[in-house]
This record gives sequence, C-alpha cells and structure tokens, in this order.
Amino acid sequence: MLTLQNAGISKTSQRLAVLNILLKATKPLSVSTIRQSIEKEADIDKVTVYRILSLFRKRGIIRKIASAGGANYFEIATLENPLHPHFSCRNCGALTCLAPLPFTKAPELILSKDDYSIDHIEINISGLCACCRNTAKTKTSLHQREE
Amino acid sequence: MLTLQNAGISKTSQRLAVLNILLKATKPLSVSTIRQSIEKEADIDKVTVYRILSLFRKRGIIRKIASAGGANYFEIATLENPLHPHFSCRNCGALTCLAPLPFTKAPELILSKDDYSIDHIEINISGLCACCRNTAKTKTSLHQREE
DNA sequence: ATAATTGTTGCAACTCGGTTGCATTTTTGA
DNA sequence: TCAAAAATGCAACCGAGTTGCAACAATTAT
Ligand SMILES: [Mn+2]
Ligand SMILES: [Mn+2]
Ligand SMILES: [Zn+2]
Ligand SMILES: [Zn+2]
Repeated sequence: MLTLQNAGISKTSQRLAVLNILLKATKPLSVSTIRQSIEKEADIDKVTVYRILSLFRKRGIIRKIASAGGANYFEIATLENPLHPHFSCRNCGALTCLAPLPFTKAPELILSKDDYSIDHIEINISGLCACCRNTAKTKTSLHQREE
Repeated sequence: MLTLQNAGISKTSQRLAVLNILLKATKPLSVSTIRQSIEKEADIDKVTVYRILSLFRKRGIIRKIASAGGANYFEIATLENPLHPHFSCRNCGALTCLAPLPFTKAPELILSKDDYSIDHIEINISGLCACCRNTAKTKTSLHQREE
C-alpha cells in the first residue's frame, strides 16, 4: 500500500492532501485541478504543491505526463498502475488513461545502437473522445478546444 | 517539393523565412529557436510566428511535438518525414528525432472498442543522449537540466 | 487611377504555468 | 528547552502563448 511513510517521505498535512487526491483520481491531474479539489480552508500554496509533486516524483511514486496545452499532468506510479498511453481529446481537452502496452519491447525497437539510455517512454494519443464525437454529430459541440 | 505555393498559402517574406528554417532543421524547433535563427534585421514578431505555425499546421505541412518543459516544438510533416518518436535528453534537454515506427498498427492495439477516434499519436522518450552519458561518466555534466 | 475590401503584420497588454528568494512557521532532536 | 533543519507561504518574477487593435500591404471593384 502506498503511504508517505513507506515512500520515505515525512508526513505533513499538505503532502497527505496531495497524495490522497492523486490516489483517488482516475486520470492524470494538473496542478490547478489538484488545488481546486482541496477544501477552501485547507488551501495549499501553488509553490508548495509544485514542491510536493517534485518530491513525489523524485521518490518515484508519481509520474508526469506532458500535454500540448502547456500544463503538465500527474498520476500515481505504482506496480498496479504501470506506465501507459494517454488519450487527449482534441475537442474538450480531457486527458484519460488507456490500457498499458508492452512498452518493455519499445527500447529494442527504437534503439538501434548505443545512442541513448532510456528511462521514460511516453505515448500520447489525441483525437475525439466518444462523448465529443457523439455530440459533434448532433449539435455543434458544447465545449470547444482550439489546439 | 514543399513550397508555400503548392501548400495553398500566399507568399510573404515572414512565412518564407519560417518555412525555410523548418526545412533546414534536423530536429523539432521551438518558437524561440525559430526566432533566434532569423537575422536581426529581418526579425519577426513572436505573435506572427505563432500565427504562421498555426496556419502551417492547419495546412498539414508541419506537426507539433509536446514537451514536458513548457514549450512546444515544430517540424516539417511530409510523406518523406512521417510521424515518429522523439528523444528528449533528461540532462541537456535536447530533442532529437528517432526512426519512424509502424504507428499504423497502434490504433488497433490501443482501441478495444469504439471509444476514441484517433488523429494523432505521439511517442516521446526521455533519458540520456550519448553525449551527456559520456560526459557524465567522466566529470559531473556540464549543462544540467532539472525537470 | 482611386477607393473599398481583405489579408497580414506588429505592438501592447494580458493570461497561465511554473520558478526563485526570502521570511515565517513547523518539525526534529540534542 | 532550545537550536538546527525542514517545510510552508508570500511576493516577485520568467517564459510560453493569446487577444485586441491599429497600421500596413495586397487585391478587387468602381
Ligand atoms: Mn494514466
Ligand atoms: Mn522529429
Ligand atoms: Zn472530448
Ligand atoms: Zn544530452
């Protein structure tokens, strides 16, 4: 089970709050989303959130997902939640998790020589989520996205 | 051959400059890099560069590559330069192109049902480039990167 | 040729994600 | 209990990217 303790991170209320939000999430979260899902009275400064996420990443308990739209997203990284591709909807911007693929084969596929040492592979897919595709068929979609 | 003309884009000195820079490049370029590789006297406003890149993308002659470090990168998208993974060095931040993979198989692999319609697949790999790995062995590397 | 229209650029101001420095608070531990 | 170390918050800042508008250039119509 993933706790601050067995990740070797000293326990503070802010770190606990951020960890619990990430544990509950079913998709990667941005910093602003993380902060919004914290009670008003327990508000955490954005700098603190960045520092906590940076620490979590150093300890290997979360990973960062890059997105074309500026912000980065974060999700729990455990054995039960291995690295996997993500789907980014062109219309509403929603970022969802896809089923894990055998990334373990990717290094051999990609590395012909000794040119790179790989420590992270990220696959991001974009298009239309089912929801947006359906609404697009009927009306012109509710929530647009540029990109 | 890729020109503004046969891409259906009216010719201006600014668009020509940006296109030529992208055509010469051997790796994806950021907006700031593009602007820096323009002669001082022919300087192009950053807004104009963004508008040009957006237009090029709409015409399908360039593609955008997301990176974890904030900025987006751009490269020519032609039949001779099909979609491919990129390598991002954890140490120096260099972004290089890797050999194309059979992405065409990916949609079937990823989409079990009818949940998404895919129009772009991006694979980003990060680690250490050969250069940085070697220098890291001897000295502590010259140019560091956080991330 | 001239005027009206349209397309393109540049400037200023702004938003947003993320970082840095420093003072203040909290925790640790001798 | 008291000092050192760690963690938080605040303010100020930076860089990427966007928006509105005025100036300018290229077309098109009169
Ligand atoms: Mn995920
Ligand atoms: Mn490339
Ligand atoms: Zn959607
Ligand atoms: Zn490197």
